[in-house]
Amino acid sequence: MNIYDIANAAGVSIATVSRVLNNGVVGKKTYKKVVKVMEEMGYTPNAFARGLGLGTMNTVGVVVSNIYDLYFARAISVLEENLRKHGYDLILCCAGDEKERKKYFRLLLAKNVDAVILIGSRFAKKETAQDVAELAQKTPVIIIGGYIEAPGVHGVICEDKEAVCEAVKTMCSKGHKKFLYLYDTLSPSGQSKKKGFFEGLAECGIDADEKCAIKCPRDIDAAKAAIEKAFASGMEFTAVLTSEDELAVGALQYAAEHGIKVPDDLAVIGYNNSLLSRATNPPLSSIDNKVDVMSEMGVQLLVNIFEKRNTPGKISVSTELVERATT
Amino acid sequence: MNIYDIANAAGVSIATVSRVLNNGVVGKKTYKKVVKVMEEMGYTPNAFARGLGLGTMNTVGVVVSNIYDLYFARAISVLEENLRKHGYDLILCCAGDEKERKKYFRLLLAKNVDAVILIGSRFAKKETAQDVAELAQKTPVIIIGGYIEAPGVHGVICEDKEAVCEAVKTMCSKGHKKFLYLYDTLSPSGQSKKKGFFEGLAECGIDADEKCAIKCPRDIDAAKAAIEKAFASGMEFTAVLTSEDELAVGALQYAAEHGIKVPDDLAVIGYNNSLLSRATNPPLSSIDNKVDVMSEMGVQLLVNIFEKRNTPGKISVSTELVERATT
DNA sequence: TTGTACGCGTTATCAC
DNA sequence: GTGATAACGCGTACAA
Repeated sequence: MNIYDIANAAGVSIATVSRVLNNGVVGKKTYKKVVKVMEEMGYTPNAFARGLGLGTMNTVGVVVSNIYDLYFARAISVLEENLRKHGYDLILCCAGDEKERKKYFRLLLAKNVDAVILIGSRFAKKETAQDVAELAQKTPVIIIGGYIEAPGVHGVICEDKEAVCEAVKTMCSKGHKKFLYLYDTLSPSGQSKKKGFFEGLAECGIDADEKCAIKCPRDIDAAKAAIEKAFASGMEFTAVLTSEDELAVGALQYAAEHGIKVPDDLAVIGYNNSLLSRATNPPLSSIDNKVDVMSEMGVQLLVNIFEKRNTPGKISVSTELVERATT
Repeated sequence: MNIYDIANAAGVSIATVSRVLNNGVVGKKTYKKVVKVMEEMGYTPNAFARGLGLGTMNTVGVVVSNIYDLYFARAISVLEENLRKHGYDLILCCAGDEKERKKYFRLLLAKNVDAVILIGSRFAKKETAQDVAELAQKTPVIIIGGYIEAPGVHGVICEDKEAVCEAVKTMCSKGHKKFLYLYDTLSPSGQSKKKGFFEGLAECGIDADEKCAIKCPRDIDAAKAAIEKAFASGMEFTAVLTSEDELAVGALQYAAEHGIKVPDDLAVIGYNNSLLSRATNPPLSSIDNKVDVMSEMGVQLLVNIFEKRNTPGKISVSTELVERATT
């Protein structure tokens, strides 16, 4: 069943049916008749033909490294909800390894998506910004959690540096003098966090030794091992900050296994304020970087772009330290 | 740039270009020439026109209640990977409230998706099976974690009942005699789990009191409160099984706060073997219901259907009890 | 206010 | 092995 059938049944032309469908100017009587016929026959316009005519199927591609990361899952959830609110579908791409991402860019472009949303600051690395810039020449690009200065690229970032810096200062004001920072990646946001850590130390007048920042894989056990090694090497610290809740969980587990009292002997602050932060014992204090707000703003940027309104290249969202029982 | 431009530039007809694109029979020389022209001009076929001609854009709709549930996120991740492997894109629908799902079914049908995958046994409730059955009349439907007997509906289920039953028996063989079961929902799989709990008790010759199964919202604090209430009401139990890892986390937190030793005084088994099970202290024993295998099998079913091969209506996947430090 | 006619890019069918 | 042409279903100038 197509638009011709409806036109015939309603005794009008296909143009009129089309106008009814697309809120064009139609006589009231004709409008009602056509609507009635469409309902009776259970007519749905063919999406492909519609896409061909309009040059869009109202679809947005979303690229993320992986989705069973709670942080990204939350982002996608909010993106989906908000995109749908504006009538857009979401095509999901789990890119995994970064080297694969160009393949997904091509895939999405071939599908004629209306825009591409990239989740994670890893998409904002300077070394590989070229891919994203190229993509942005062909379709609007929004980065959630990062930004690249290039035509067509828009970004929503959060104040990672300030967040960690503030957290350090908060702990310092509680009497902590020896800090350890555990991080998993030096993605752009990872760098900001680390920088914030040392800035915090500096502002508190604490000697900033590079050894206070330890890199380890994003894994609970790996974090546990890193803490163990730090203690074994003679380091002293009473407060641990991490770039990820998972790493903080490792720290907590180490403390529990070695009878270190949290938060009295060791304070711990995670990052992301994920579900994990409420699952640990004691519940983990964590920096909430407001991924849901970032995602919401991202869609807002996109809608602005679609409506050809003036759109800022970069938006910044502030964070919040959620204190639970580990500080 | 369209297929005509390529045809002109290569000095052939559009039919030949099309054949080159679709691995049709083309002379070797002509083939090379056309490919070269396409590469030089950077030609990509228009996806909408292609969809119009073929009646498909190789897209599968996936409906899930929410995605920041670790369990569902894992499912989606595996689905995406496997669908893509077979050349299909995934349109994500987070349906949230169940009442909304019909809207998403319509949306996906309007987009002419090649199939719809439903994640979660909530889509297999008898009371609302009608919606799904109707959907299946228009497009193939795969349910991950559930099954409905209706034309066009296929399901991958896991042996929830057997899993919980076995878990009870395992604990019984370790000397436990008093059990508590904490559950959040009586979705079809929720019912199976509960049934398995009581079957396990029966097989161990333990009196099955309905009060041993307590319902509570899916929330860590709610679970903690439920355990507290159970103890307060004079119930005795040395082993807690839950329908969800989150509930088990609540039990662990209650134990920690009240000096109850795990697993000596209280054994705890969760369900789903999610990331949470490794984040708790002590790490949580949990039943792995193999959501990744189920998802993989789901895509396999779909591929079978697309290739018009004979396809079973229902597939069953076995589970595994992953013992960590709470048993 | 309504209708006609054409274009969109592709594939399938036939004829050569 | 290749070419011409008719669908596919809809949107939209333009004409009436």
